Amino acid sequence: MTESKRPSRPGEVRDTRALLLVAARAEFAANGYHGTDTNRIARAAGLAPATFYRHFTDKADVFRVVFHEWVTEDWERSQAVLSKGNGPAQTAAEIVKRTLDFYRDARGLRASLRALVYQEPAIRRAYVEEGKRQLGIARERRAARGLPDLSVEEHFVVLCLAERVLDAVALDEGKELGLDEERLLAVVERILAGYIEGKAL
Amino acid sequence: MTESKRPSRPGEVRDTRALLLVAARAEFAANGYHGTDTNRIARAAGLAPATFYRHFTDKADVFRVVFHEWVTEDWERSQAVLSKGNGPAQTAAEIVKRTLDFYRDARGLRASLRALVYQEPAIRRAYVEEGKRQLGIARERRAARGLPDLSVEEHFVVLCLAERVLDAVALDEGKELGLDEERLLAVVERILAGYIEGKAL
Amino acid sequence: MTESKRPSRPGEVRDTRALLLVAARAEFAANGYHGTDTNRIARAAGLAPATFYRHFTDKADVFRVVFHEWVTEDWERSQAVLSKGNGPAQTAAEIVKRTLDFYRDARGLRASLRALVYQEPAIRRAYVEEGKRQLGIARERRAARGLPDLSVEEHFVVLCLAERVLDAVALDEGKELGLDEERLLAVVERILAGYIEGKAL
Amino acid sequence: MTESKRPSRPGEVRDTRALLLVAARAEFAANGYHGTDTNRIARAAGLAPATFYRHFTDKADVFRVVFHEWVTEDWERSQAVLSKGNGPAQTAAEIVKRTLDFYRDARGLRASLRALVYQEPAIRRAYVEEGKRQLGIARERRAARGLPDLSVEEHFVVLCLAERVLDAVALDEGKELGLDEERLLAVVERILAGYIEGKAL
DNA sequence: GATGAATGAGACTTCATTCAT
DNA sequence: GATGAATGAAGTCTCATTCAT
Repeated sequence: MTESKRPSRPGEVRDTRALLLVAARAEFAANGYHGTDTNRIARAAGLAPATFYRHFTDKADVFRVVFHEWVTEDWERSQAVLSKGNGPAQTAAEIVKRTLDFYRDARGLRASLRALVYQEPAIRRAYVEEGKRQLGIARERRAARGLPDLSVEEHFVVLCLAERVLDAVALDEGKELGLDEERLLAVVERILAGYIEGKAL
Repeated sequence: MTESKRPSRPGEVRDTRALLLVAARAEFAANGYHGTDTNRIARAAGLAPATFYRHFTDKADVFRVVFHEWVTEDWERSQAVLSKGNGPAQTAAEIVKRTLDFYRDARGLRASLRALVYQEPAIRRAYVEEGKRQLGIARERRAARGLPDLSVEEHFVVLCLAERVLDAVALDEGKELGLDEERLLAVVERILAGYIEGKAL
Repeated sequence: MTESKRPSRPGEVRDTRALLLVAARAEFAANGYHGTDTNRIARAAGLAPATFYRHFTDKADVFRVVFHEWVTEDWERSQAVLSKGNGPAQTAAEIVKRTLDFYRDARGLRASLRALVYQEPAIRRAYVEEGKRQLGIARERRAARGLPDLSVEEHFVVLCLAERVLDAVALDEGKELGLDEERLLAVVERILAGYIEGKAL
Repeated sequence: MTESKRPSRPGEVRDTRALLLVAARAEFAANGYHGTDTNRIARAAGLAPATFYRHFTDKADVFRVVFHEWVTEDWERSQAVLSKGNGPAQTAAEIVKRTLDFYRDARGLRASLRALVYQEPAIRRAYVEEGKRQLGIARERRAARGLPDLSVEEHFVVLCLAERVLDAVALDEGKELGLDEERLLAVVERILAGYIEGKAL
């Protein structure tokens, strides 16, 4: 009778929520924030519209969570690559490759991000939090490796550059501008490798 | 000084369109694309809802035009600064300053851009066209000054970096991350100055 | 006896749809297709505008369904009269009378029909389907009674005649032309009686 | 200076009006009443929107005039055929053929007619007037030929039948129902021939 | 008489969200 | 906790019509 305290079988709530998150991520990735509606998310998860609102306060709320999860995974992968301890060039190449895949899988999400950060306070807060976390980790890692610290601003600029260029590639902007994707990525890799080695831009 | 609330005299077409564009730019700048509606734009211009549709096919259409005008002005100002022939550092500083002002004045527009490029084919086309134009001009200018040409990809990366960081500053992202704005801009200025001198990243 | 103004209980779906159909039929009957708007239909049914769109894809869609139901009822009544097995004259008279009532109750619907068949593909399809069904039934019935079959074309012409004249009477066209309604109907009855007996026109 | 009293050259007004009527007829014929807008008519006539309203009080007004002209032409052609004094069968065949062409050229107009008669009082009046005129002429002609008069109601029914079936053929209803067009027209011709000879239905 | 830019009223439709079950 | 029918507020866009020139 120990289960009687939990309204339904253990894990159920989590499951429902997880279903919704998976569905939401897919929808956002494909159609962007404004191209997605909550009923659609629910239906894609095999649930009723109202169920959505049992787990998230509103549409911005799921986006926030999806974004958080997504960014965390992204970051963790990069960290994992860094931890392998390969040389800067190889590490950079690997990170670029993985990150690009990640961005490609989440085009709509990436594309919507800036607009939401601008207009949804809740998302803005989450976004800023994420950014702080990343900058913090980056600096710690650097310190741990005994590299001379760059100014936070320099860290930030490198991250911005990588983010922006990878977005451009993932959303085919580069291609449509007639740029060579390989070369574009090569530039990013080079800069990232330098960064990993401890050099500023 | 006529304040007719009735139809209009011939020759006012351009004025009306201009009024709408001014209003649209202000609305987009303040509320972003999704925070703005066409009736609102019309009203802000002192016109009736239907009047909007005499001048633009739809909301995406005005955005496209506003964006085009905005980007052109932005670019022209930078070109003007470059043409003054000051030293790289000073030129870079000036461009950064002016561009930042420009971005600040158009926050909502900038914030909406990526999402629209992703979802509105017409805007995507305009955006790509703009990009091509800019890259072309940048390279010509370089050639004219007898500098060794960088690969287009390198040009692009520098522009991306500047764009992304200035967006971050204009939208106060930097500030909220606890970054020092001066330093951030200094990094961008340094890179830009190098670029003007002909150096790659 | 519940008068909830809030959402609904399960099982009420059919009811809501039925409410909308009843309201739509009344509105179309009174104001014709172009004189009716979907919000009006919803309000007349005591529902919100959006509710309409949960049950029908658009205005043409309700019209299609209303028309289908209406035509089915009409046809069923005539079949019922035919099945009573009275003499041709009496049967024809009864059918004319009932059909006229039916047409009168649906003036706006009848009046809109042709224009919609011309311009709304979905309605055209429904209309043609209805027509095929009717012609089919008419011929079967004839065959069942051992009458020599007329060509489909002759069937069709008789139906056209009845339809057109009854429309004229129902919409008071006859009256305004100074025709005697009784006599007009008498002509139709005579032709119909002949048709029932198996004679061609 | 004799021209100074007339605002513009003689015949101009008529011409403008005529241009509008031609354009309107074409538009109505192609797109039906509700598929046509007055600005479009004006533009098709090479004129400005407001010019339309100098010549017609409103959209229903042009339709009325277009309908009147159209119906008059139609009727005159039939009268001309009748006046040739050929045998009933040939005459009927010729009338059917010509009328069908006429209906085909004016599909949208025919399709819109009933709905407008129902909803636009001005058009209703014109329509009824037309009908009276036709019935009157038909009876006169009969009297002139020494035929025994049918009741007006019978006249009317014959006209209704022909009208309805020719509409069905002109709008391809017959074809979509799988009917044989030739046969359909043959039925109408037969009835019309009988009518010309003086027989009732 | 012709113009044509402008209009206001309103139709159609969508979507985030709620609430009784 | 899940449901799903229902909602109301709103946004996009259209069209017959007007009026100063």
